[in-house]
Amino acid sequence: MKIGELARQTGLTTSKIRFYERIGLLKTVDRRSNGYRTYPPQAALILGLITTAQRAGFTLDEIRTLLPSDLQHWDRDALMDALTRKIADIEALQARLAESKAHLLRLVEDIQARPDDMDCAANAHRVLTNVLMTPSENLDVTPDDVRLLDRTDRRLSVSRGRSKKVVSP
Amino acid sequence: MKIGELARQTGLTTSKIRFYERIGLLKTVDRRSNGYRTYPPQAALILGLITTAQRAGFTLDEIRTLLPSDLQHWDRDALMDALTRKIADIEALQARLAESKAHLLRLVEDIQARPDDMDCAANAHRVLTNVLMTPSENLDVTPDDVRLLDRTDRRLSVSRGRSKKVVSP
DNA sequence: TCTAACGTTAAAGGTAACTTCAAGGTCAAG
DNA sequence: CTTGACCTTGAAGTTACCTTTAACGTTAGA
Repeated sequence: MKIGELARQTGLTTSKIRFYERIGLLKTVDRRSNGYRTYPPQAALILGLITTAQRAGFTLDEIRTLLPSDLQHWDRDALMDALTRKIADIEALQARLAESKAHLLRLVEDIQARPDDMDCAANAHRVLTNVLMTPSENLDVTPDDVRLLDRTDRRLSVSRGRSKKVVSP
Repeated sequence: MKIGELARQTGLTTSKIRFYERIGLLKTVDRRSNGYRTYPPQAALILGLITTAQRAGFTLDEIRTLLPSDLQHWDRDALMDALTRKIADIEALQARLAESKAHLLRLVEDIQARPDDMDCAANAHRVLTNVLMTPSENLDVTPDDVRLLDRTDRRLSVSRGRSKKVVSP
């Protein structure tokens, strides 16, 4: 199948598919005599795997090292290892998010709970002091959380562009 | 106080402080006759606020629009609005992470639960089919989740560099 | 035969939040 | 008067994941 067909099947853009090939992520591709790429049906499967893995928080780099050339022969140990680590990353992230959320909720309450006899400036000072009281000792999260975040991000941002820049025509 | 002193007080790098000034985030800065920046003690407070807000998932852009020039006079409505939205973002993200985690856990189990009489290739096929069965209809997360992710990310990645590139000396 | 749709490439652009670099100027101490 | 610590600037580099652009070749159908 040609690249357009593969794009239709997988819902990816042709540019993305070519990009994956360029970075060595998608190797099941041949060329016809005219230079056109041609893919086996399996390619759609592989692209599906890539997208799924990405959604689970893997970087394309991680995916590349994990994806075997032959879908029948995975490196089970490496795979399990990566999966386990990724789960731990998610858990750390969940903890961090819970903290952030709690912090924000506290802040909201704090702002609303202004004593009736206090003016805005004084209230601002009070809230401000409370906000900055947070010892910030709780930021020690592993960089793997970061990877996960990074990954999850881009993929979604494509889905709906609210901050699209308008280029002058 | 000079920039180095401010950097020491806040734990930020001087480049970061200059950067914040460049993008219009930190305006409380004057110049001495020699061109050196000079800051009021309040600057440390503002930088503290910026870092805190960033940790809570706000982009520098968001922070800029929310930060008043006078710390005594906040736009309470805009602030509450932003806080509420950010909390919602976090909740959406938590849901997504929970899903991702569940997905990964299912996968791990699935890999390990290979029937004794099944060979690796067949197992691979079985697992693969299961993985790709996920309808992927559950990706509809708002782009705000994305922002949050993006923000949370960078900040952390600075904290510990595991993938630091070694530059030839 | 023309046209529209499809394919090709390399290179550059975009995002967010910075850092790094080159090429200096300033200042206090010894 | 030199050394070293500190300050300045604008521009370019970094990361991950793509998209866009320009300039061009191929093919199927009317």
